[in-house]
Amino acid sequence: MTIADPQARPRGATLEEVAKVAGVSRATVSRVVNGSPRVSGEVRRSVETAVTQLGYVPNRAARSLVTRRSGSIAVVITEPTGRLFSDPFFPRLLRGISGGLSARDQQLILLMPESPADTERTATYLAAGHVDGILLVSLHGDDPLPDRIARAGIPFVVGGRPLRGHAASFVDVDNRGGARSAVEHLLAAGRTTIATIGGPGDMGAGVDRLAGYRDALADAGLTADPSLEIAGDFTQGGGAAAMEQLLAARPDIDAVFAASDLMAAGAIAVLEAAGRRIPQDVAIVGYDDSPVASTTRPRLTSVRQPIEEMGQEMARLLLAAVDGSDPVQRRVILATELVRRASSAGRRVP
Amino acid sequence: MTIADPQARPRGATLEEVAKVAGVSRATVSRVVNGSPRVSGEVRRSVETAVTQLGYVPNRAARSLVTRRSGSIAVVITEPTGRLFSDPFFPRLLRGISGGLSARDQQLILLMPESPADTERTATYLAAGHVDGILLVSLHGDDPLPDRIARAGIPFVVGGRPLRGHAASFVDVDNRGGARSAVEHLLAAGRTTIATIGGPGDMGAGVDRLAGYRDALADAGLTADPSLEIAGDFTQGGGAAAMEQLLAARPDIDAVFAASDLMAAGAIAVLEAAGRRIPQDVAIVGYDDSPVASTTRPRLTSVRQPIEEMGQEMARLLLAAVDGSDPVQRRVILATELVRRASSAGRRVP
DNA sequence: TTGAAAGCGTTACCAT
DNA sequence: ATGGTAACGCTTTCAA
Repeated sequence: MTIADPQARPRGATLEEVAKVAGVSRATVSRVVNGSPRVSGEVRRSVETAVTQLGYVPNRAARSLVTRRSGSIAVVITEPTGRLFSDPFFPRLLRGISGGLSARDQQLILLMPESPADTERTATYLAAGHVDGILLVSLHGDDPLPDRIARAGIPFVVGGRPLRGHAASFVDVDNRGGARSAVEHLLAAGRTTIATIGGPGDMGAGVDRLAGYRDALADAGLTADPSLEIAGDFTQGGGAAAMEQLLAARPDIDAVFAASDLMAAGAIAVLEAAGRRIPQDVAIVGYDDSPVASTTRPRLTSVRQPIEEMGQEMARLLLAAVDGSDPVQRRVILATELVRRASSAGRRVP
Repeated sequence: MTIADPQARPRGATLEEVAKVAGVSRATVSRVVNGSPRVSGEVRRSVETAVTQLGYVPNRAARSLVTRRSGSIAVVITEPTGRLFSDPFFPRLLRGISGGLSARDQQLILLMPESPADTERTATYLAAGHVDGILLVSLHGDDPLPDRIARAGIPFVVGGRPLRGHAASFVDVDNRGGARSAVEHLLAAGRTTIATIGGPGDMGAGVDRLAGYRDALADAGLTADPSLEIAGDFTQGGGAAAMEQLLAARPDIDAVFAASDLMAAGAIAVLEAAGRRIPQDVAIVGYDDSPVASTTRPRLTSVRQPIEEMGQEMARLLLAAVDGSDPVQRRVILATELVRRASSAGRRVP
């Protein structure tokens, strides 16, 4: 008489069964499965035979229960609906993370809290220690997650520089340097009145790209002008709205640096509607080098970022922290590259 | 003297501890936590107090071990690198799935096998019963996963019609109907020589959109012409290459139906380079209504699909199957909608 | 090098 | 309605 199976789902072989087939004890099978050196070659072989014969796969739940390790890594993406839908950033990053994790067969658990209530549940879940480590992506300034999981003592790595000074490890692309190179490029082309459509002020990427813009102007001996700076939300619609405002306030601009390609695309549409020629009247540079950069007319000069590499590096850092082999705070900044296209070509006729 | 903690990670309160604080047995606490009706209101309250006081969160591993349920759902995305990077389809779908799952606090586990070896590992992992159910996305014809997990008896739902007749539940958008409506729209505008750049021949979306294209032609009394049909890979580059071939073979075409917006964007670039005016000389319709549809010049008429809804529906179906409450095969087809823009506007002058 | 046995935190059955 | 207790499958001392 066997105990009723709650869900009557086929259950795989257990350690016990493998042990019986191999004629050894459970402990020995466990050692073989976990690659312990304290097993004789002969016994190891017979156990391995039994394992393949029975198609044995360790039960993760049982293992987790005793090791206190879940074998999984959480990726938390907290993004206001809308951006996730249009931005290729996330699939690329996930691909990188997945690649960085695959060597160690940790499972990737994806959490996408949509509401503050969701975030609360997510925080509880994470703080309860259900994952071995956490990757925080697209963090906004007021997110309670970093504090919560830091207090719970779970290792985590942030993607993008966190704005508030959490003593956390993070991986970022060189937003400031990338923005600077974009604006330097515009200056070198003879542009003098360069506006910027920035990212959200509560995100590292937004703040840093604005700083890079100002850096380049300062180096050229120009002073920052608030009427040339406006914040967007990384979306195409946001870019268009920002461009309308800019144009109304400063009809004399001859160049725009947009902190995302989508915003640049929105700006282009508005500029054309206003009768400005690109790049003759107004030059424009975007950010991300996303696929849209090749579809705009004219094609868009943009700052390319190594997103997959960023994901991979995040995974690497986190695994090191989880292993306890590298408890140190690490900050990794990956270089960007300016891709020149038609939208910023030619020299302006003064 | 306590037993050494393998990772010295803070461990949360256990059922036992809650029981002690509340002055009841473990069994009773378990009942309260799991919402059993067989507890008196008074006891329930005192247990709840103890739970919040101790910040108790159930240990999933322990629970899984006895219930044989993991509390997690896997999403497997098998996509040749390249498409995932540019297609907003995946984030949208994930968002929908995540939303559909959130009501039931199942964890979403994301698997993105990149190589055949990865796929093999993934199959083993899934077949071992580590998840309660599986969502298969972007399946290609030769994928071994459906057979493997069907044999293992794990419930699964496919996103997009599977090509080989797996007796599986699936959710799809009405690719055939969507394509048909796109081509009917072109016919209504007076176009007579309509080419198509299709999707991959090993994917349901590719096959069905081609079928819809042929449906519309047949209804109009036109016969399918192989020289007007060419297969693409859903990418912009693929669309451009396909358009080159089409133009070389049939310089007389006056309309193109592309099975993705990205391919349409590639086609537009090639057409313009060849000196064709859009839509005067050649009208063009895309598929997906993705953000690029608004950035092309002229803006792209396209078929809009309810992707988030598709994800949500997949989650709903899977949860029903996991509960055993709906073991029936279900096929859900979601309607599409044609969004008219400038790329197909105007009537052709004969 | 190998085995016996003690947990890990829960659930669910069987009494009470 | 509540409590005692036997699993669940695995890792890890401790002995041999």
